[in-house]
Amino acid sequence: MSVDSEQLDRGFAALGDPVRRALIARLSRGEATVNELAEPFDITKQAISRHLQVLETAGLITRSRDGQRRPCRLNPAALEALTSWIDDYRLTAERQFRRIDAILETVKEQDS
Amino acid sequence: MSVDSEQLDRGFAALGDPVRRALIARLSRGEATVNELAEPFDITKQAISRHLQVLETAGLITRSRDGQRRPCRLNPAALEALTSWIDDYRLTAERQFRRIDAILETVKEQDS
DNA sequence: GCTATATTCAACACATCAGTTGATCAACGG
DNA sequence: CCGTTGATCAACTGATGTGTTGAATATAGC
Repeated sequence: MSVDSEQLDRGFAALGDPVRRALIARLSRGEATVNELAEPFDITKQAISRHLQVLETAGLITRSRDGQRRPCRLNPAALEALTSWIDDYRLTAERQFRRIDAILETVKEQDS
Repeated sequence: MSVDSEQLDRGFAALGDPVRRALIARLSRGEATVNELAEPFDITKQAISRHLQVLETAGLITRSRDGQRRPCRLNPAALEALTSWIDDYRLTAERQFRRIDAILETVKEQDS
């Protein structure tokens, strides 16, 4: 299941902020409300609310409604889409390096 | 092998740009110089040069020297550090969800 | 209805980023 | 030497991001 470029933009950019990564770390242990999520941080709840909007736009979290609360939960599938993009190219690179090593090895043998 | 928060900031932020991801895609197939990398893009070589600096600062690529060329090659280990951060939390979340599903299942059985 | 709580919206300040152009530096080739 | 090529540096512009404060919205509970 592939993802378009803008989703990758938003997903990776979302992870490029320590506050948002901390929010993800917290949400990996279970859903939480904005207030609960904001509690450990020194910044305002409005700022946290915006970080959560960024995560939601990136598809990394989903939000439901429970009275006046807006509980957030992590979306593992979106995380998986990001790792699989990275892994594609990492594996290609590793294969490439092994191939080059093999060629160098061959050259060395012929040389001796 | 863990990575500090600033490295994650730089790494993920670096991937949050389509030009830089395209550079990584290209480099996964083998090393290349700035000129070669810039060729397919509509932006100036200076802009590409800066993107490469961003990737280098993030540790995602390394650069050597070959006369006046500065060949770039991908660093798979840095990519792996990013996927492993994501996977940690993705797996935690998936375990958490399975646990909750199991609890709901138990409740449903007791209810019937 | 009235007040408190949870969350978001709006407007602003400040920093960072991505791109440009023009100049500079370093190495290569005749 | 000297012109050319590969790459970077510097200064500037416009856009985007992160934070603030203060107001607004919506729901809960009496």
